[in-house]
Amino acid sequence: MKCVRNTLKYQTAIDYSILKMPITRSKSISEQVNELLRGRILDSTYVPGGRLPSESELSQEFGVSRATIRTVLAKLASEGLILRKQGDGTYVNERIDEVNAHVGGLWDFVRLIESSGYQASIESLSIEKRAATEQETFTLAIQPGDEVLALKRLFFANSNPVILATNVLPSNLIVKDTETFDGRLHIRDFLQQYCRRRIMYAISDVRASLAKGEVAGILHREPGSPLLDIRIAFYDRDNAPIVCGQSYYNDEVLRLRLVQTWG
Amino acid sequence: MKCVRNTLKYQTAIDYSILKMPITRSKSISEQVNELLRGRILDSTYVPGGRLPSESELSQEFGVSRATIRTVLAKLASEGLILRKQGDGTYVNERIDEVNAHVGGLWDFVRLIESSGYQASIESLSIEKRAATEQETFTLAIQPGDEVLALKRLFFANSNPVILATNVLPSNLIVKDTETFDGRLHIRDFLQQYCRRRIMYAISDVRASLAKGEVAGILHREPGSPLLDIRIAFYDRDNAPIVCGQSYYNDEVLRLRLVQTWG
DNA sequence: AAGTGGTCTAGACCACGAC
DNA sequence: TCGTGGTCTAGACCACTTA
Repeated sequence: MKCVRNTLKYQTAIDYSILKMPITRSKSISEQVNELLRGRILDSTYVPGGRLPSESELSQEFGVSRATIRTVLAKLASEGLILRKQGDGTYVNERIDEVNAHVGGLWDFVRLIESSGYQASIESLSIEKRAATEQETFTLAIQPGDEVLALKRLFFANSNPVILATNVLPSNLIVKDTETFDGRLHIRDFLQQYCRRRIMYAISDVRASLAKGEVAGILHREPGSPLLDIRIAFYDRDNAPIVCGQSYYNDEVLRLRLVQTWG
Repeated sequence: MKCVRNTLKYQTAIDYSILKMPITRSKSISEQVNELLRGRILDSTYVPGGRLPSESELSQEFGVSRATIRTVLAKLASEGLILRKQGDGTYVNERIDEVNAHVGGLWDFVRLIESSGYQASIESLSIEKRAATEQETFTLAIQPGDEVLALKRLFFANSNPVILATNVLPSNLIVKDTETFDGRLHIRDFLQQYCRRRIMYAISDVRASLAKGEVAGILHREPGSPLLDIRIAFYDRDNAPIVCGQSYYNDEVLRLRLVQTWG
């Protein structure tokens, strides 16, 4: 058994000064163990359907306590990547491809598209500052007439347009120039970088709707055909709404799939 | 501080012989602490938006270790009931009422309806044994012609029909007479009681569809109006598919609101 | 009977935020 | 600075499955 603890313990954050991101944290031991194990699962070092080493073996290999190993395995199990059987062992879920597309949440569209086997690309349709709509003043808890920044983006799966997403946030939250921002960024990371806000949770409203007019055209659907309509609101640590979004999701091409675990 | 540990420690399972459920387990300490804290949150003993006692205070009050308290609080946080702020404290999420399910958790339609503020009731439309369809032989990994049991149920919210759910499982899995089964049972519990199988996880596909014919009539929707179409497959500890289901969800009346947390 | 994962403890130290 | 939650440890014992 090789003890790799020295390489694990409180890895120094690299690029701290270069990236000028004061919130860069060094990776915790469990994060590193998580990435290692996740990597071995995804690249079939641990073969699908096969058994992982026991908790004690893993804790010895990595030189960490069994409790640390357990927190990592618990997370992987909650994502459906592994199955844990008391009295038996821990197994790699052989349905890994169905499951992997949806770890880390539903709303990371790039990841969702790519792990569904498509090439993902994004087209920024518009970035505009305008007065908030009535609906937006309500969900964002701002005043009528307050200025908001609206990002309208179109996601492609192998050059098929699949998701039309609009995100709206109050202009006054932006503390860093957005001229050069990366359109592929997840909203969560966008907020961290340009607004210095950390998102704690989101509430989504999933609905069925009918494609019509402009939206139908953009997503290449017949008017009147069904589309998923997902409204989302993100909240920060003070439970204040930061961003609201609306996405039309062409589920004819891209499946919206959820893995549910419990216990 | 009152130490209630004696009442918590390994509570004896009641009704063991009466219910004839051999798999009845005594509740673990953390399950009991979970129910206590969840109860205090839901009945506003801990007021919405207010702060909970600190971890050390809670561990003293219940006479359990801080680690135990932390596993419980982590679960409540993952469901969006509480917000945890490092360096500050733990707060009751004042937006609990807006949510009826969480990403990664099981969707219990009865609880979903009730937590949306409606009275839930269930009508069993049909229970029949028949040959499996082609689709079913595929998802359940059985042979063409194998017999399946199909349960068709209609869920009401305040006497409005909102969900039409069909669940299908291979007949040969049933090891106990189903004559007297309780139609309100969640499929998970049904399987535990009548098939002696424990479900480990489920994969759901959420799609938008159009109401048509019989379904439109049952759910009181105009033909051609949008409906959510949720397909689900349940897997047991051996990763074998046990049940597949299909639900039409009238999201005009009952919203599907999901909370998603990061940590 | 042996080995696995599941639960729980007591205690140490770190990171962060409010004061 | 102090108290909060966040991370990690070492070790005990329980519950379950398999051989």
